[in-house]
Amino acid sequence: MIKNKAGRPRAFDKDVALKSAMHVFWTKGYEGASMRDLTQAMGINSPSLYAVFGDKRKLYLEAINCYASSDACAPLVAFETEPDIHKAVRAFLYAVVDYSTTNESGAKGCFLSSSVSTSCGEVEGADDLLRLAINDTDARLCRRFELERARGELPDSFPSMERAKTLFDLRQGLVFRARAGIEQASLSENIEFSAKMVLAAPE
Amino acid sequence: MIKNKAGRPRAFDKDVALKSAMHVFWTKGYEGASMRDLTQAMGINSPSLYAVFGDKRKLYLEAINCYASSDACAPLVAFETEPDIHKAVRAFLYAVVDYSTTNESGAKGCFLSSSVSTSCGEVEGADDLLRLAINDTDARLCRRFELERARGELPDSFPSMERAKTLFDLRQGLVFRARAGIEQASLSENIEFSAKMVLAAPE
DNA sequence: TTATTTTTGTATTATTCGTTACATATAATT
DNA sequence: AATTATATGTAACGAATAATACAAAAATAA
Repeated sequence: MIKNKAGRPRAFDKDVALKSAMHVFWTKGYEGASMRDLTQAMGINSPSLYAVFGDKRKLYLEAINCYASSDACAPLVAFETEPDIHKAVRAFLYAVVDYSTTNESGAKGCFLSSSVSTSCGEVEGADDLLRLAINDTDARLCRRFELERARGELPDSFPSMERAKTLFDLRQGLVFRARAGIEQASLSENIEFSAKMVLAAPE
Repeated sequence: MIKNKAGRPRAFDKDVALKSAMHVFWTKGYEGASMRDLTQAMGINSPSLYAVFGDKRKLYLEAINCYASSDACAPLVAFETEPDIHKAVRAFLYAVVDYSTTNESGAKGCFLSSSVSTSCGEVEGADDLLRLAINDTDARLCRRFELERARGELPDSFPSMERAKTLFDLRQGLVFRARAGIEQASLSENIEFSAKMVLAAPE
């Protein structure tokens, strides 16, 4: 049974509701998502929402954290678990294309790119979470490159952090195109080349 | 003197007002920008706005076109005018960093990335303009690569469209980071490597 | 100047926004 | 079963939203 922080039962699952809210924000943006949109998607009434999440802004910040540790995380997990580094880079990019074009909720692109980045100057605290997500992703990508360098799979001169950022930047192009409605097949065309480029030995 | 379409004088310059509106949308997004924000920044009253632009949505669509043919265009112009292709790629990326971090209005990032991409599912017509802008940019980058290939500056096997898209995708990474508040110096660090990578001969 | 047409400014429209009282319903504890 | 504490649902709050009606002002044409 679902419990609240006092150990009492609650009629709805906070995490499930949060995920629903996240998809509304993802699709409509912070300002575009009305409380009515949110409560409707979450299947609760506004007093319950305010009791559990505080207000719209706090709900939004929680949604950002939720996204960063689930959807946005999936490509990273693919990247980290695939043993072969060349395949891992490709897996990362394919996973990005996948979740930015086919989402259960119909949301396209990336929540961070198309919703949070719009609001990050207006919603207090959003910019910090955004930078945190960016730096975390850079760092996780870099860590794997460093590991492969240590294992001898990548040359000693391999600039791990630069390539990590490059890989992340290429990701941004993909999610942006996905948001604009460009179809999955078209997005996937360039991935093989991108992957090769990211791993190319420095001249 | 400024004239309207009937040849009569008008108290404000439509293009100047449109540019002001564009910066408001850029900063606050479509939903986040209130008519009060807009009229205030444009220096006009709402009846004038509605008389000249129709409504908020039409003003927004005009703002997108305005952006596509000015701010977003500047890096392309730099790319097309620099004679040396290696310098041209670098000039493109540096110009992107420049306009996405230092803007007269204080707007960060890219209007298309951080405002239009959010609204493109909600504001009718925005997604078409967004795809148009993407395809146009891809095409213009590609055209230059093709030109250099014909001139012998790039190998015959150079995949112009793929690299054009790659360059554009790298751009997206830069403007996203800029929007998140990452400073110019940090963004510029990776440009030399990115430029080299885009122009590297295919293996 | 006078008459006519267009633009501007004030003020207001109905609607929707985020948020919250308050009363009912539900579940755990005594 | 009675009590207590929490969650829910209805309904409403003031404020802000996009969009207009209407009258004053400005500018051209006669």
